[in-house]
Amino acid sequence: MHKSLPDFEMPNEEQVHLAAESFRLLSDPTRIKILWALLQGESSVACLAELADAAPTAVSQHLAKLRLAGLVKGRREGTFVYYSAADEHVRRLLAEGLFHADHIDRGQDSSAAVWPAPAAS
Amino acid sequence: MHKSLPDFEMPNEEQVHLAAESFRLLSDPTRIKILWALLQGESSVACLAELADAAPTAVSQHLAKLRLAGLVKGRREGTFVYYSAADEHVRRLLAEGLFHADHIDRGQDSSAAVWPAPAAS
DNA sequence: AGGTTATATGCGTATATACGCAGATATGCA
DNA sequence: TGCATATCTGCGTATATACGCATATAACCT
Repeated sequence: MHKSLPDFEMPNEEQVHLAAESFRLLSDPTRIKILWALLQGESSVACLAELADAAPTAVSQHLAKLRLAGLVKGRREGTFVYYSAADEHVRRLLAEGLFHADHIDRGQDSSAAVWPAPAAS
Repeated sequence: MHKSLPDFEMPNEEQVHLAAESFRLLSDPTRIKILWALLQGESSVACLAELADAAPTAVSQHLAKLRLAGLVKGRREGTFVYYSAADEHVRRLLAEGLFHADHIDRGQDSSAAVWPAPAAS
């Protein structure tokens, strides 16, 4: 046994799973558009569907998941339900992700840079 | 047609998809642990497997995906490959997500707060 | 009551993913 | 060469997800 386990602490299992769940909810294009729109202010399902270019039914299901995860909250007014982002964490996470998308560096062939060119034996 | 389309701009389709892809890669507990470990410094596959409590094979596959997405890079040294996080964006995204996990507010029954108690007709 | 709009939910299907296992590929050493 | 270690890749399977459709529910109006 030669492994020297480092001294830094890994995050809790629960913490990891919660983070994974949040990231998973942010991993769908339609939900990203919905959340982005919600960060500009509250909006109804139909309006969000229009903005995200998706069917109202699909948007409703996405909102249900986001609601269960605590990322958005809804306020009923008549037949309409106006949704809004739950907190600032959502804004930062989403902004960070979209900003990151503008700066991704897949350059220098990161997929194969590790290994030497395969010998054309 | 009564909808008044807002004046703010939605992000590009490509931007949204890239962000979704990044978030998707962060949505797995094993990958989160791997990346967290990598943020502390470069490490080999076997060591990462130990830290993430996963099989080396699985860790290798995860690293391949992270590499293709440009989130990590690898440096070969003998039979070992030492991986490290690609940039600071990864660190911020991950830290934001894990920090968010500690502050999630599913309180006030967010799953049903919108609707009045179902009428016990 | 009936009808309309807005939203929510249940179900089936096609696709995506994680994991385990086997085998392939690199590197080092005798 | 042969062997061991470290890592990678292909395949099968079980599970998860997004979407479309139909239907249910809620609120408003006549």
